[in-house]
Amino acid sequence: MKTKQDCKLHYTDSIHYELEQTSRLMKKLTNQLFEKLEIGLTIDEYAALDTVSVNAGICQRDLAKLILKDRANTGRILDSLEQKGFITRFIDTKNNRLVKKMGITEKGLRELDTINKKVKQYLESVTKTISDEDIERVQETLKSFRLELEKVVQINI
Amino acid sequence: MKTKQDCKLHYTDSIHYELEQTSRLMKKLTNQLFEKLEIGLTIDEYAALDTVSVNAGICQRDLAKLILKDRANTGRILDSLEQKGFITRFIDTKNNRLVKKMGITEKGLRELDTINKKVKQYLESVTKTISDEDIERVQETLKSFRLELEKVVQINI
DNA sequence: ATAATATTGTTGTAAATGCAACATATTTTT
DNA sequence: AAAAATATGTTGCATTTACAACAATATTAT
Repeated sequence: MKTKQDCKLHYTDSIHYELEQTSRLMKKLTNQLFEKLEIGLTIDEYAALDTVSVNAGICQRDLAKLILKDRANTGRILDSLEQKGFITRFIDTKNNRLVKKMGITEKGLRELDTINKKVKQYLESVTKTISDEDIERVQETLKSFRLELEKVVQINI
Repeated sequence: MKTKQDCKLHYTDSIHYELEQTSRLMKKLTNQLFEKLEIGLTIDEYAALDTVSVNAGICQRDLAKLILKDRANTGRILDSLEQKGFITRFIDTKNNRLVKKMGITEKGLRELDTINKKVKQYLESVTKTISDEDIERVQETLKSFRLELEKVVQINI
């Protein structure tokens, strides 16, 4: 078993690994939730739709940067959302360049609202044993952590 | 843009999404680090090796539960680690059942030590702007968060 | 005792993901 | 003006991943 001294020497005791593990569980939970609630979107589609809803007129590459997926996959996610009628895409220009911008549709807004309501209470039940202050503090620290990461990680999107 | 009221209504403002995003960045960083430092293991292999090193004689399924991967992939990761000579596997029994147990080799220990040292300072530079207390608090809260998740998420390993 | 169930590991497969290459168009450099 | 570099989106491919099916064995139920 582990002794206290070598505790911090192990990767598996680092905050990095703890993050990875927690997020892995989190993704599993939302996956199961989406299946159980018979939501016709993947979690990635849901996150993308939510992001589009608060960033009307965003272009694909900028969206990719927000959702941290590469351009290829972002395009595929948007294909699916468009095909389901939740977003519309249109050609426009950004800095004199042709880009594909997008916006959420009425149908998409309704769907998003429905999912948000369905999912919210379930997800909140997970954090109900943790105080609001703790939640917020973690969210704060994670955000600064993320900002730090963004400085270091090379992102080619 | 967002107003303060609907802030908490969006999935992308939830701690769940924040976790997902931070972890995604984190994984990208470690990937880039492993490539840059020319480490001949994947991050998953590294995490598995580290886990084996503190759980000598563990069987595959139990390891799978610890690293949160399914049995199939756990087996494949171990194949690779064994082929590289970092672990040894041997048949044993657990509750009267034949299982494949494993342990880390001398070579594996040396490799793990090397990687730990190489990686540690790089990863610490990411959290250097965040106070130790914050880091620990986040790690604490993440752990209780994870325990809560483990109660809810159905894991079939 | 026999059948049903459970545990453990492996194999196969379909989906997701990331990365590189490409196509197109625009900007910058020479 | 021509060439090189950049921005944007798409296509193809190789890797990763999860899930289901299988094989072998042991336990439990009937």
